[in-house]
Amino acid sequence: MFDHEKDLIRQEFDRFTAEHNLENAPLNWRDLPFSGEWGLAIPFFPIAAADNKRVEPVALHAQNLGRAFVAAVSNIPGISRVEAIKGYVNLYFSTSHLAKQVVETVRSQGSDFGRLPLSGKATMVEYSNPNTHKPLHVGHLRNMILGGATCNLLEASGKPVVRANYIGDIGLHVIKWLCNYETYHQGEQPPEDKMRWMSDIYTEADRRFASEPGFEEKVRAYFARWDAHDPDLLALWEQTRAWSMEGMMQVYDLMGYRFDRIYFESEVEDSGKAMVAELLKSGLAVDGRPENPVIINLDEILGTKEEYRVVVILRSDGSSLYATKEIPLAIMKFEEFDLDESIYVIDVRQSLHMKQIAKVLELMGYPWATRIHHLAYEIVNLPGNVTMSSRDGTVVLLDDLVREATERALAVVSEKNPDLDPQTMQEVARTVAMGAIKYPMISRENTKVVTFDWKTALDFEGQSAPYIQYATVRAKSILRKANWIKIQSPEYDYPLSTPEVNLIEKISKLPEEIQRAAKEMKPSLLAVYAYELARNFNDFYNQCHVLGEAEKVQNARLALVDAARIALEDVLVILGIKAPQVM
RNA sequence: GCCCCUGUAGCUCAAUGGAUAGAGUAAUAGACUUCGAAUCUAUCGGUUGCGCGUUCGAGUCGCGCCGGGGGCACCA
Repeated sequence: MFDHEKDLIRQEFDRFTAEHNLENAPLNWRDLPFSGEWGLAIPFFPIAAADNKRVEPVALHAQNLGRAFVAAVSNIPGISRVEAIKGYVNLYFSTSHLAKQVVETVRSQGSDFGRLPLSGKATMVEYSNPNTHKPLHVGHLRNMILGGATCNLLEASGKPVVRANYIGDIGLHVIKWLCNYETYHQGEQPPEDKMRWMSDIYTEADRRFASEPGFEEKVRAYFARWDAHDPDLLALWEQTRAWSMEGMMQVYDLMGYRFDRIYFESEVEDSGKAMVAELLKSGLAVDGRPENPVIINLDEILGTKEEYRVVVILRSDGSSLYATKEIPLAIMKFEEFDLDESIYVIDVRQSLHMKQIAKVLELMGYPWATRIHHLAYEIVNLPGNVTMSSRDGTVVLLDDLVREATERALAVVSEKNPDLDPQTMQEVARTVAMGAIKYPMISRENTKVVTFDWKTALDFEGQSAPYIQYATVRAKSILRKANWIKIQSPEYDYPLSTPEVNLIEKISKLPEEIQRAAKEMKPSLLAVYAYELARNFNDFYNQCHVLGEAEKVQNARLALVDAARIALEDVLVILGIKAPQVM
């Protein structure tokens, strides 16, 4: 944002270091740590440490060099004051000039503020990855929100993104479902809420499989029919899979996620087996059948020890595994799209497997294998670090969570804002509930376990999405009330208060925050930023009146409110959280 | 045994190697005749698990311990 000012300062700095024979001294930028003060700071410690002529301690030398630098700088446009203190050189912005620049930039760019235009080759992000015929729970939610936000984030940073979803449409869970359906639900048609219906039948099948005598044998018989490509069973599978996909898409619509390319596990099963044959021919894989599976002994091939281990690519009975299908899928991705990078949003427990897959592809000679990246995230646990288990019935279903949160939000909305019409109230409740559910999933670092508890999930106060949404609603409320006033080009040459300065400073940071979060692939950085921005806005709101102030101040603050609103909405869009008009 | 992640306030979490480690929550006391109180203010709360090292400077980097979680041949 302040490249121009930085360039001018850099020129002064280069001149100074040349004079003092310190050409290689590093120039590092920091923010001023003082609230209500806006500008840049340069730590002089590394410069002092690099000075081999120094005879005094580094801290003292840094202070003295800083003082000399301050004395040497000429007037820099945009900088009102320069001082050396405790080894830092602090450069204070002339707020009237730069505040105007920030606010006008934001308002003219609108929803593009902070974004770079798309360029270069695409990145594929595979996320969500649910199974058909099965319920979605909060663990899936973390994947969805993290994956979705990562896509938005990369796009905002200027990278074209292909959103991919790899769906488990075959396997034991599907056979169990089909068996239960034909045995106990023959001919039933799904109601409006397909997801719920499919889930219920699955849960029932799972229960029968575990406890109902004879059911397991029945499922095994279904497996035999499946392997024999029984046309009736295949037809039923196709039909029920379609239902499941419809239900899935309803959920994605509700949650606000979309995909450019959907891969099915069934699509890559045959090519996976063909791939195994090739791997055997090339000598990479070792065939242990009939007693043992087909493996690739990566440690042996690479000469490593207990690092890559052994990857099993085909069962001893010839049936396929995760790895069997993952290999052709990766190839398909790079053949179909000209990808720069292929990102997999998968939980951390699959780290070794991902590492193995990438290594196998590298050994197969695919040059892009090194551009596969596993975006690992930790699982969602219950309080007390208890892992959710469907067997124990402790899994929190997405469906239940959404329903509970929406009800709770509706109760709050109808209390806070009873005059809203029922339909708006419903929409607001849903928007707030969605935000509240998503925020805790994304505000923690990817590598940290999220502890799910109902109290936090249903809490709409404090560090939460509703807090951020509320800030946008307040901003929009002011702008709505001022609707009849046209905002003129703002002038910030009156004495700005601390909250105003802090707010403008925070807004100006959005572009670099987006770049940093994208580079590190950590949407959580933006989630934290969004909260801080909202807090700065609420600070401003509480301490600075807008409407009814002197015309110039009112105009300037209206423009600032508008800029804050834009920045808040921009960052919420990236996080995958909607902002209501009222709440 | 080998590998990965993790340890910060009672609890949940922040903090591009940089100035006095910050929020939320809980507890207590306050602020609605005032652009929306889903908000705000104040108080309370810390040997950043322990030790050694690198560095002008370490919550952050390295090594070693300790505690927690996870992975390591036919689940995904």
